[in-house]
Amino acid sequence: MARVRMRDVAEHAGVSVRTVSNVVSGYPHVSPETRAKVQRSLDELGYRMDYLARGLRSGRTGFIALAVPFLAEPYFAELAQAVIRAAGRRGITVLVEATAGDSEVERRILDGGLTNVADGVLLSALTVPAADVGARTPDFPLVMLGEHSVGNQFPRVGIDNVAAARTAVEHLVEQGCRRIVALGRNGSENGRQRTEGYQQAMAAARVRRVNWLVVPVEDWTREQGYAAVRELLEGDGPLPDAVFAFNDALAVGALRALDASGVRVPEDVAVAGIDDIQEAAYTHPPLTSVAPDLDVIAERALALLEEQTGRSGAAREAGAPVAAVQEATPFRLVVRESSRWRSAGR
Amino acid sequence: MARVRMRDVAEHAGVSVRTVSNVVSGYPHVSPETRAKVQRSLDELGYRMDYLARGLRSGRTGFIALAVPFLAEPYFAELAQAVIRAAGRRGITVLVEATAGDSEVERRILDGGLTNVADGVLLSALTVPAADVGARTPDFPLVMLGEHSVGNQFPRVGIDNVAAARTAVEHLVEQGCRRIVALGRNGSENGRQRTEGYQQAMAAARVRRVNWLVVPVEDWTREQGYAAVRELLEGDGPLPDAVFAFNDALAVGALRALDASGVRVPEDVAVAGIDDIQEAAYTHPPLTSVAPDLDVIAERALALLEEQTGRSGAAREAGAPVAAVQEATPFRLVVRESSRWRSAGR
DNA sequence: GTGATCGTTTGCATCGATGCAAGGCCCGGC
DNA sequence: GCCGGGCCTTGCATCGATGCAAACGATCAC
Repeated sequence: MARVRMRDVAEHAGVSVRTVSNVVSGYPHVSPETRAKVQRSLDELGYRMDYLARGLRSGRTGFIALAVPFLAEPYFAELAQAVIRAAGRRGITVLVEATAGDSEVERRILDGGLTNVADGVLLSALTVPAADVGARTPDFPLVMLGEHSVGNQFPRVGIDNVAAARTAVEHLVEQGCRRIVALGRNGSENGRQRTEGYQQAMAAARVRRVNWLVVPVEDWTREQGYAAVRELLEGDGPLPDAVFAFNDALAVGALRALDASGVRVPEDVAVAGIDDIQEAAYTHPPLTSVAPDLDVIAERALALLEEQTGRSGAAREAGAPVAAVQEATPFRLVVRESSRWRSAGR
Repeated sequence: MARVRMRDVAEHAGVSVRTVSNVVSGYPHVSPETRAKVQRSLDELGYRMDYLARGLRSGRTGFIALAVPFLAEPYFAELAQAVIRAAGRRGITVLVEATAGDSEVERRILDGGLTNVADGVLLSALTVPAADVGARTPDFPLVMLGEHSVGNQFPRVGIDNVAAARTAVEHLVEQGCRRIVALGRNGSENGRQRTEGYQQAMAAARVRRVNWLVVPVEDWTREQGYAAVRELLEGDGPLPDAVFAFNDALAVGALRALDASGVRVPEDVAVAGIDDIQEAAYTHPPLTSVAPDLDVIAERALALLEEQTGRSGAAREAGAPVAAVQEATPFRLVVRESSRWRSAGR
């Protein structure tokens, strides 16, 4: 059984190919009888659109690309899930690409490596794209997720990193913590901003400088969180009374390291993270975390893409430079055991 | 700057479009000078293939589709990552679809809903496809991942579920456990097989029937694992001395429930799972698990797809019925704290 | 009754690449 | 010197759908 094309349907229904196309695409000026007749043939023959052909002709494919560093990182997996769900509601299919945090790959994407197949690109970049690439305006719809671009020249959707970090640290301070370690500074812009949020909260709480400590890591992974805290515990500095991890993966690693060293959480050290990945509710003890609303992020990102598509859209032309909207999405603090210091009866 | 097409490159290089195509696709009979000249124009103009156009003409798109129930489930996220990596090595792009475990969606996929855009489909189905669909031979390359299809009529790659479950339970028995709960039976074929592996191991160890217990769940999630164990602990039956969870998500939920109830692991109850998700190394205590080799699964699945592509391939014709290879991939038991019963000094 | 308007349907060209097979060229063999 | 064959290169048709605009008949206003 070969493929069923519009031509086959047209013959079967006794109308022209164009009319079939009109029915399929929901063109309004089709008589009810014709529509019904065509619909019957459509069903009977089991017609399915060839998206490639349509994409070639119309310039729209119905795909968007989502590029994340590592799909296996829970945060990105959950983000991808939210994007796929939101896209599904709009009849859009998502092409997921894993950049492995390779800036070369990210550059290729920014350079348009996916534009033929995707109507737009959602990029969740780890490394900040090189400035020379960043300087150009891409000739296709692009929205950054979470990470700011150089000079903020691309639209971006995500939580306010500074505020999110500040919220977490303020909470730790409220629990009575003073010597709070910020875990996770690295080369990324997000790392810089979360560091700044930490500093703002520490300053606002008038915590003495001697108690400030920012610990660098390479990646925001469980391994790195584990290793960094392990090292911290083995050092001869005074123990912290809280760890603020820049994301939950780091926090999970930190929890494991503390557990392995017999340090009690939250009695000895409180812990908080950012992302509120599903895993966070199942750690020992359950992890306090700042929860971004992934559904909102996905929805807003798609809306911004569509806005751009409307302009540069089908013609595949570079439209007027898109205002680089920086959209901050809501987040909330989810308090769990890992930071219930006083209530833990210290 | 509009798109650069082959025609533009051809004009720039002073050759025909066909010759450009020959250079791009690596056709061998092109003179070195011509090749160099075309290559220069290619680079200079920044040509990028339009995969849609090629796909339309040649019938091959360079995409494969990967359908998993939930991308946010760690196992599937890690599997997807492995598939994307393996596909990348072959120059193939992966289209990830989330079926949400909806058998209707899975049926649509089996029915060919993705064939236009994808050269082949990797389906990791949760629900067993309805028999009427399963009875047909699909007219496109398809490989099942992990889950058996009805009657095994599709090629399938994955671990031997019975053996994997048996291995885990045998290990628990070796640790001295007898009253071992199997956690996770549900409607799935995988659930059935893992139950069977459990039963085989229990029988082989001559464990008295009174100690056998299979606990059903709806999904293999942390939530369900938590709820099921919670209920078990609140019941009036004798406590188990081990929990064998059908996957790690369930195990994580079980660990949390045990922790919350003050049951010590592994001193009071040993726990083991299947999948060896990254999270497993960071639970409290670290989780013993059966680790499938995802890279092998991904590689073999792609190889099987390519075999089928070779036959039904470009012509989009239904080839000879493909032998429904059932390929069992290697796995190994990773022993961690959660099951080190004796060594824990009970 | 006639021309304008609207709703419905159609034919043709086209998107950008590749399949196919022919055509030109150069070489060596007889 | 002519012919066969291999190596390069090319032109044309084509994949399956949609953009465009014309054609058609029916309805409407004057």
